[in-house]
Amino acid sequence: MNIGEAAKHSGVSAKMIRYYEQTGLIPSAGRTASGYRTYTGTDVQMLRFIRRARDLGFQVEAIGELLALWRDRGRHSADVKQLAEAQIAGLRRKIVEMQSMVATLDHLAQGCSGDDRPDCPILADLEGEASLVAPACHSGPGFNR
Amino acid sequence: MNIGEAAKHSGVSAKMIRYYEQTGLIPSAGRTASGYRTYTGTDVQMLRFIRRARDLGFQVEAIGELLALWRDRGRHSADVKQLAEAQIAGLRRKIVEMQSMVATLDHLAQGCSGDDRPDCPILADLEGEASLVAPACHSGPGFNR
DNA sequence: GCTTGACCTTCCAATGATTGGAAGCCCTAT
DNA sequence: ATAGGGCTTCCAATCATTGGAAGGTCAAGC
Repeated sequence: MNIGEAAKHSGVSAKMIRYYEQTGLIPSAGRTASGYRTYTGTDVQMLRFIRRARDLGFQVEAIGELLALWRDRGRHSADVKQLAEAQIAGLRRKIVEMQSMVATLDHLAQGCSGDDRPDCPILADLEGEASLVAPACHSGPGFNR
Repeated sequence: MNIGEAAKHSGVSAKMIRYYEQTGLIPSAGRTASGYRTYTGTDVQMLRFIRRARDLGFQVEAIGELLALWRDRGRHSADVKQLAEAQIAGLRRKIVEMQSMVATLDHLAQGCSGDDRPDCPILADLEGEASLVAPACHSGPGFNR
């Protein structure tokens, strides 16, 4: 099987297969006499493994560790679980961060009339208004500009 | 005020300030006779605007649009609101995606004994097991070791 | 006045994962 | 034999950011 077919069956683009080989994530593929890369069913299984891990948000470095454990028959499932839980923790951290962004933006957007008037709490906040919950405006800082 | 001070007051690194100038996000700063960039209070305010937008996850391109609206006294708040809501929608999409990853991983990790045995549903799933919800296992995995 | 250290300048490179393209070779079918 | 598609390598771009090298400048102390 050549690289195009391997790509089709694994869901990993030919470009990425070459890249993974180049960076050492996967071993060098076999070659035909004319230099074409060849792949076996096992290779495709490995590529699918990579794709699934990638779909779960694992970085390539972590995928390398997962692949090593996958190949290691004497592995401890604790090591796999630890990688998975680190991944979960990382994702949860990002989710919380984004949720906070959404909360702020949503609050600001709801305060925005969204019509043809220029006044907008979103811009006011970005500009550096002291609080998110616009306090009853103290006669203004005086300088407009 | 030179670039280091502007960086300190705005929370945007000097490197990034130069980068933003180079890419046209911000106008070219003034220069002293010897070539040092100089910044005014207004410049710092703009940099803080950028930093806040960045903290809300806006991409630089969107920040450029926000800056343009900020500067446009005749803007329609609807345009600002639209940018904010596109950002909210994008964030929500990513959050949902990540939550789905967490759900899958969490389910798999909970099924993993996490001890010194090699059997691991996480690897089994990555390998391409048919289902995520391990079906009542045919006579059980049986082998301990 | 001169040295020192902290700051500034530009330019180049790397990150991480992926995509795009160009130039050229190979395979297969007509 | 020729056309087309697929393969090869290499180089470049993405996005936002950081790092470093080489060299000029400023302010302070001696």
